[in-house]
Amino acid sequence: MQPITRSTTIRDVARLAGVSVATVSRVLNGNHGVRGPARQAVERAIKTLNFEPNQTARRLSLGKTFTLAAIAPFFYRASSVERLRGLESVFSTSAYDLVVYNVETIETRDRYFSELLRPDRVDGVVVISLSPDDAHAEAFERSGLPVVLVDAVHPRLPSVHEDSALGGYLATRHLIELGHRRIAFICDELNAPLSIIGSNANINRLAGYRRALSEAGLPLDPALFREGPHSKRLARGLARELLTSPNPPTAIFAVSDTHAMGVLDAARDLNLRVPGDLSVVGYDDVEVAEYIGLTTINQSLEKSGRRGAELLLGLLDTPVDAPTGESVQPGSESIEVTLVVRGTTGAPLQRG
Amino acid sequence: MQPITRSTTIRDVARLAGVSVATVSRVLNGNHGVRGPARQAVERAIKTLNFEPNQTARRLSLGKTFTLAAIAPFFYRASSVERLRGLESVFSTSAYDLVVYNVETIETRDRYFSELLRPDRVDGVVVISLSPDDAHAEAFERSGLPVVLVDAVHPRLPSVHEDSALGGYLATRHLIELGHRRIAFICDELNAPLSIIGSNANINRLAGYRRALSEAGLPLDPALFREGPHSKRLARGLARELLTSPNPPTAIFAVSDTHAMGVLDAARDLNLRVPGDLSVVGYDDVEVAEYIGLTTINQSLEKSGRRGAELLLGLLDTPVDAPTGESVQPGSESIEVTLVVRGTTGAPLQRG
DNA sequence: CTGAAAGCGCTTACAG
DNA sequence: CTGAAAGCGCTTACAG
Repeated sequence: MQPITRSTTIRDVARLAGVSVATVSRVLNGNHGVRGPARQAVERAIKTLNFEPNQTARRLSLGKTFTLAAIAPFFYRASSVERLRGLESVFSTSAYDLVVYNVETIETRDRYFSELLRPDRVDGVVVISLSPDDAHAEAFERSGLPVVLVDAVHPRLPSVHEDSALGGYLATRHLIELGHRRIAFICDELNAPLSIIGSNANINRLAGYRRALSEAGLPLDPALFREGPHSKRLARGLARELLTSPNPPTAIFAVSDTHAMGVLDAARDLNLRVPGDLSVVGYDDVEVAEYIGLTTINQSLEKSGRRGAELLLGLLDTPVDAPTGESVQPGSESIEVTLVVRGTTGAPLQRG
Repeated sequence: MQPITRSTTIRDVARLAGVSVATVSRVLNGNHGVRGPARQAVERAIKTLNFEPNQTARRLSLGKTFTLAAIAPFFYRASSVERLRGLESVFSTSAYDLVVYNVETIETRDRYFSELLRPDRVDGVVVISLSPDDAHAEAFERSGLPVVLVDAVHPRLPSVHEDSALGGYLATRHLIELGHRRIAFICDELNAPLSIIGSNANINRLAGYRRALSEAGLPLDPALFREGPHSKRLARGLARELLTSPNPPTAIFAVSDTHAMGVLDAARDLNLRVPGDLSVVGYDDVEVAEYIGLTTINQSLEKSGRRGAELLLGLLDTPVDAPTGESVQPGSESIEVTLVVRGTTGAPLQRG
């Protein structure tokens, strides 16, 4: 039986260099007060032993975890993954590890929220596309754990979010300008328990939709409104309802590209040509959107992740009890939204 | 200035329960040797203090990290993300945290490989769609760090992989059965430095392609072979070359859905109808594939992630120096591949 | 500038 | 069954 090879520790280095572990620790941590000779001896010893300090031990004595969490509905929101990419690109250049927590239900969301609040779990978290309620937000605040929201907002928490009302407005106005008069709106469930998971983007996009309508003097027809889970399959059903109703819309604005793909499925089912018989606008500009030629609202997914990560890193550098006494609360940031016109929108063939 | 609230420790619990910290630790760790009264006192104290042991301290004294790594080219391989989903679903039910390392270049791959080898970084790693060379494999073995490969193989390492030769064969035979005679093959770069990142799946799929061809008595035409990076845009260029050549193929088998989407783009550019003028088969059955109706080879992406995770968990439970003296090397596992026929393949309109 | 020592919060032989 | 103590591998006041 081979003895398990014990990894080399700071003591080994100290012994070889003929100094105390304190000195080794100092050069390790870039402490400038270590004299030339000692420093060189240590550096040489580190090199010959190929020494790397034990992270866990550092964590314990420093009281930091050197890990950051990303918590998001990664697998049922295509957009989360693209935002994660942004996060990763900035964290990978930092000293922090990134651990991911995938949320599928309210229960997992709540479990992760409270787990992460424990003081020794992570040094910071970015929450993606999940809106903390007031209790959560307060708990985050009290814990002192740096948190930034991406694609969600809360008055007490820093965030990176798009101007969803503007997005909703741009999408709807585009359709109006093309000549559409009956424009349906499909979004996530506004009041179902699961909606807690979503951000409040839906409501804002709806607001934008209404504003565009009212600016154009168009009525708001409740028959043209549908809500349902973030699922292509279910959106397809909703669209089918809309399109087979007595007075169907000539255009549908969907609150996500996923919903929009369901709408396109429904159109195909019913042999409707897009955009001839039906125009559709999505939201997010997920990677696939370009491929399938979907007109949509772009909100710089990857960039929002990047900015969220940068904000968090900023928070980590500014201790709450800063010397000035004022903890610099980093403002929330807004991400630009733009309309991307592709092939799924056009003038209606038969005027309503 | 508020004092930072120190979190409650095992000492607080011990004090409140009127026992030693050793006893608290024992009940925490499910040690059965703790008597009724003591145990109850401790449990009550834990509850009233809402105590949760400090992970970092546990790690240090146990010499485990309780974290597992997933290392993969997440962002340039759509399939990685789906495999990650499988991983996540099993790890989230375990005691381990999952940290992700995204690889974009050979340099980052090598850096992560050697970082993770450090004894105190993680307890295990699953490597997705990256083929370790012999030096890496040996280093992994020597380190004693449990590693499992997903979508890659190495004789010295356990893995979960599909039978790529079979996949290549099935795809090609399908096209032959439809009546195609000139079938092109597009794959990742076989010899470029970056190909080290890819798995050897390409070569096997090529072998399957050749076998199907030779079985049918069809010649292997080098003019119908193209290789290029895992990129839709670049695959589009390769397909264009093929399709504008003097004697173009009537079908293209692409080694990934990403490549296949590039082929579809090229067909669109050239006003070729699919499948009338050109049939195309992809590989992977990524989520989008269903949406765009791509005929492809399914290889249970999520399941392969799940199995990889399960294998790793198994390795963690069987210590290398097992009492029996024989370390049970878990075999590698093969994932089923199936042909999924959708809308991009059909009989060629004009017989070659 | 540098060392001896205490401490971070756990776990676990070792005694009793 | 339970406690006192040592130990995991670092960091950092505190002396000198």
